[in-house]
Amino acid sequence: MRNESKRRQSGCPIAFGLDTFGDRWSLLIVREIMLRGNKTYSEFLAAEEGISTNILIDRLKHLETEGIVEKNRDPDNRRSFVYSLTQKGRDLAPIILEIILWSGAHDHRPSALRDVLKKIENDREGFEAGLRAG
Amino acid sequence: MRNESKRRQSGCPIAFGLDTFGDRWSLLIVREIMLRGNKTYSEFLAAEEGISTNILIDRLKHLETEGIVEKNRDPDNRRSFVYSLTQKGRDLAPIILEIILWSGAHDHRPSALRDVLKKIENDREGFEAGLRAG
DNA sequence: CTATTAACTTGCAAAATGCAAGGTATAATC
DNA sequence: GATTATACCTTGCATTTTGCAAGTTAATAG
Repeated sequence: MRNESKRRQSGCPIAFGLDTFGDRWSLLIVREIMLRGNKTYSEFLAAEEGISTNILIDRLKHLETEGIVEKNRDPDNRRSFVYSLTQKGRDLAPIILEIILWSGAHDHRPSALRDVLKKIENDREGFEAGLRAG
Repeated sequence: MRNESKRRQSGCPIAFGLDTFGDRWSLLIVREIMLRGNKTYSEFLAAEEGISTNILIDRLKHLETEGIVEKNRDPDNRRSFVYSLTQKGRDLAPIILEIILWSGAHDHRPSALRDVLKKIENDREGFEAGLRAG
């Protein structure tokens, strides 16, 4: 697991952000919660990118340590846990949004999803408010 | 070097972005060019985070392959090369900006730089325009 | 022509990642 | 109440990436 001793002490806000979520998986977990309403380990595991179990649990623990997600028992199902975004996690919405816009402009593969982009172009503030609300 | 076969084919714009710059170093190189006016290998190497030589060259090649930076001979010094942002690279400005804002709000270490934040708060559009201009 | 600078390259140990299989606790089914 | 299934992990191991140190090459300065 990426431990805290790896955090860079440059004081640079970009380095701080990268130390917190700068890897191939962390923001995809945030995406699952923020854009897709997924919230359990099994739901994250089923995401089409195919994260492996050890990496998933590592990242969930890391995001929890960083105060971006919190983990609680599902009140309706005692063998399930639900992960939700904290305020700090919801505040990632503008970053997620800008990444979507950037990729929308520069990913020219035919497979690139364009429906979300249309939505954002039509009503950016509404979309962002929706992200933050969960 | 992170090769293209590692690019995920989910079509998700967030995954696309992460495949392009989702690691601990790529956006720090972009920062060097965008915020600090640095543009050579040696200048990037001197950044306070201490990137190692093999990782630096690997990321520079990757960013060049991805069309985010371009490499040209320095017209004034034939043993030096200058890296500059392409349009695609300059378009990362809003992402960089949002990461700075997020870290500004959530990095509570005393070392965290606050001067840039003030600047952004006072004139966000001006700051972003400055980023894009280089 | 010697020293220095800029941009790499190489070798190797340590850490992170990815894949498959195993384990435990809760819940549903027979 | 025994069996099966589900949800959430844990472990082992091979592969890949990273980080550190040292070496190389080419251009320029003295």
